[in-house]
Amino acid sequence: MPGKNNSNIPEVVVQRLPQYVRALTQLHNRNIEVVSSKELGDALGVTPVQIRKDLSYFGRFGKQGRGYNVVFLLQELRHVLGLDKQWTAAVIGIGRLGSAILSYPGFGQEGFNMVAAFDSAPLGIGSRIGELIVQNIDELERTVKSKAIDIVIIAVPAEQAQSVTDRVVKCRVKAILNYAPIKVQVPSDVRVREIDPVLALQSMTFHLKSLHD
Amino acid sequence: MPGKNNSNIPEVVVQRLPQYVRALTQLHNRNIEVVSSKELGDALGVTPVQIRKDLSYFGRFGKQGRGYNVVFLLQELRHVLGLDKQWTAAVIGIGRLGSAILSYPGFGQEGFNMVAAFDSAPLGIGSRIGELIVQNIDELERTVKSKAIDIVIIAVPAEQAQSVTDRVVKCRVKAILNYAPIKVQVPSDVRVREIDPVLALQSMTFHLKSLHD
DNA sequence: CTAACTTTGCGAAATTTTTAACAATCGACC
DNA sequence: GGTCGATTGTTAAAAATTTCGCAAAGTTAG
Repeated sequence: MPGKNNSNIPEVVVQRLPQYVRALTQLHNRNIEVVSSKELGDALGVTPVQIRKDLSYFGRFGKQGRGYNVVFLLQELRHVLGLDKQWTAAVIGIGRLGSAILSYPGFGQEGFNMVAAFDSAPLGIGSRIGELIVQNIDELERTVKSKAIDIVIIAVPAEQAQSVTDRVVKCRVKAILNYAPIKVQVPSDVRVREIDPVLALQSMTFHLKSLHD
Repeated sequence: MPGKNNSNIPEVVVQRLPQYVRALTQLHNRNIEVVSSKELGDALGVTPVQIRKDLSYFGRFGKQGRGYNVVFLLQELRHVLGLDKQWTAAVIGIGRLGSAILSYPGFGQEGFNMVAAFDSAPLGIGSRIGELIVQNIDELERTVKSKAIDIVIIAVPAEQAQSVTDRVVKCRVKAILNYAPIKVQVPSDVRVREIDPVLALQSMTFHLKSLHD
């Protein structure tokens, strides 16, 4: 059953794979050629079994008594995740947050290329951020098509997030990264990931509370 | 068993509570006084049973045939999560990201007060961001104590994240929000939440891939 | 070449999390 | 005050996820 074609892969597993890729990349940069599930697990704070089980959904990549060839496993996982392709992304909402996102080099380094920026405020439209000109949101539909945008990053205020999302969904975009502090509704074939530091903090205070006085 | 004192609450449940708080706050702002688990679930994209089950870990807050009083439930959940307290936070790493974090008004609005900022580069130290003066990282230990810092937000480059974390942990800080693209190791009594947009994107491309030719 | 040791991959067991089912209770209306 | 529809809270079942246990296979050392 190695190299299973597509789905009924648990979503939790898919969400752990990028971490494995990152850890393997670091090992590769340190010229480490072979790694065991034990070592990889230690680096990531997960159990070795977890890693072996996760990998087994996609194939057999290791050697008994030895471990995994770092370069090979990296290649395989990057392929599984589609990280061997280039992806196009657009940012909507070019305020402080949106500008920071556009300027962050980390996306491009990983193959996520920012190819368009949109805003609704006439003030910002036309201004340049890096190599992009901020476009009027009215041009969204046309540009998604012409630039074949795969992913949309939403950085508008909470009040506008749902309506912007609806427009994005209508353009047949299937992946949204949402920085707005609101849970947007989308059809089930559209993936959304939330970036929400306030929620993250709020789930920690539950534990801090009992600690504190 | 209503009003269970403390732990053996599943962590998944704790992480959903802040979302409920947010949705309830929105309902409150719209002057809605009562909400059913069905309605709340629809707003959040979770099932009504999920909500009722989650709430049942902490007490009995609803009325059969009617639903939940929004203000009351909000109050209770905010208390459960410790959101009725003020919390102090410090940011380490005042580059583009760190500055954006310090300037973001969303934290203060929710009771997370930024009370210190640290950097290691002599260039930035002493400069003012909002009402804070950027301090030398050497003053970390002293300041955590003197300002009773509850939460540390890490916004340094990946290479420095682990060593900064180690220092933070030594100061007995029990909650870390990590923006660095690396999984930091901490003792089990320290909570870490990762903010990692690249990982989020990378777990979506898995699904996009099979879609995309 | 053999023995001792290491580590994978996988089926099965254990645990955790979600979902279903339903009695109990509330509110409204007649 | 009795009936009807709505909705909670909880126990039980189902589903999902993690962990265990171990045979098979590779490595190292003598």
